[in-house]
Amino acid sequence: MPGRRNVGSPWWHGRFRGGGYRLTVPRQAILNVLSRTSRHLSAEDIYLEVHKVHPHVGLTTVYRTLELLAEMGMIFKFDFGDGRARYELSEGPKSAHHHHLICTGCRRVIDYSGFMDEELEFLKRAEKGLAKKYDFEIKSHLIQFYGLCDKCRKKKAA
Amino acid sequence: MPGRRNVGSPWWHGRFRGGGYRLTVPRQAILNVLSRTSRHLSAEDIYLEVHKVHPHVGLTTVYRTLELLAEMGMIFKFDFGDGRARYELSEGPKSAHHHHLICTGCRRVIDYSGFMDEELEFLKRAEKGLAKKYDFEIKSHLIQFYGLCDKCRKKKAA
DNA sequence: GTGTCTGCAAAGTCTTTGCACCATA
DNA sequence: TATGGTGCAAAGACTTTGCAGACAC
Repeated sequence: MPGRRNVGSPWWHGRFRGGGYRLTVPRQAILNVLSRTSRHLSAEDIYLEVHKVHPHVGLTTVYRTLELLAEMGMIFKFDFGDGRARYELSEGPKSAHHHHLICTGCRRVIDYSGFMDEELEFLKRAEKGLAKKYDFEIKSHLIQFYGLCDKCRKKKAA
Repeated sequence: MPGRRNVGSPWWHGRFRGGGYRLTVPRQAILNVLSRTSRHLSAEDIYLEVHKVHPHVGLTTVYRTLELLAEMGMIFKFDFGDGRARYELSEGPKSAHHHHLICTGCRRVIDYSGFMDEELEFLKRAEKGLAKKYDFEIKSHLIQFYGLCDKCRKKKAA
C-alpha cells in the first residue's frame, strides 16, 4: 500500500534498539517532521515545527538528536552556504536519491534526480578506485552544482 | 620555466582591475599564502600565516578578502564538517582539479584527482541537462566522498 | 532501578558589521 | 583626490556544553 505508513510502528523503530539508543518523544517528533517534508530544514525550522506539537521540546534536544541521527546515517547534513546546516532524511518515500542545484545569486536550492545512470556508473568506479587506492571505506558522497538561476541571470544582465 | 612564478607580476594582477577592485598588500599576501600551500586552510590559518609577514593585517580583512575572492571565482570555499570554512585557490599550479575524500572518524581530508575521465563525462551530461531543464547556468560543482580511513576502521573494529 | 535523555541557561566559536582612518589608482 | 580598503572592537548567529531532574527500557 504505497503512500501509507504504518503509523503505529514507523520503519525507524528498530534502528534505535540496535544501537542501544532510546526512541523518545522528541526523537520521534523530529523524525516525523523530517519524514513529512521535502524542504531543506534547518535545526531551527525543525525546532519550530516540533514545537507546535510538543512545546516543551528544546532547541538543544533538536541539535543533539540531529547529530545522533546523522551519526546513525539516518539523515544527511548539508551546507548550502548560508551559514546554517540543513537536514534531510536519507531514506524513506520522500527521500529518493537526489542532489542539489544551488543558485549563488538568491540561494535557492533545487532538488534533482536525473542523470542517475551516468552518475551511478561514475560513482561506482570512483568509490571502488578510491577504496583501493587510499584504503578507505566509502560510506556516502555529496554532489552539488552551483550556478545562476534564470531570474538571477536576468537581474545580473540588467 | 615550470615551478617558477613571475614574482613581480603574479597572474592574478589583472583580475582586480577588471572588477574595479584594488590589489592591496593584504590581498596580495593572502593570495600568496594560498598559492604556496596545498593544505586546506581556514581563515584563521591564513591570518596566522599572513601575520608572520604583515603583523598589522587583521582577521577581519582576511574574511573580507576571502569573501571577495570566492565571489570573483578565484578561490573555492569548502565545508568539511568541522565548523569552520576552508579555502583553496581555484587555479594555479598547486590547484589541479581535484576533489576531497573525508574521513568521518578523524576528519582527515585527502585530495584525489583520479577518475577524471569518467567524471568529466558525467559532469558534462549532467550540467547540460540541468542547464536545460532548470534554466540554470552552471558555474561549478562540488564532489566529496565520505567514509572511514584505514586507521579509523581498525579502531572501530577493536 | 539504571543508565540514557532532556531542558534551561550559559558559554563557545566562527563570522560579520560599524566606524573612523588610510591607501590605491 | 575620490573611492575603495583596513583595523579594531563589538555584535551577531549558529551550535555546544554543564548540570540537575525526568524518562525509557
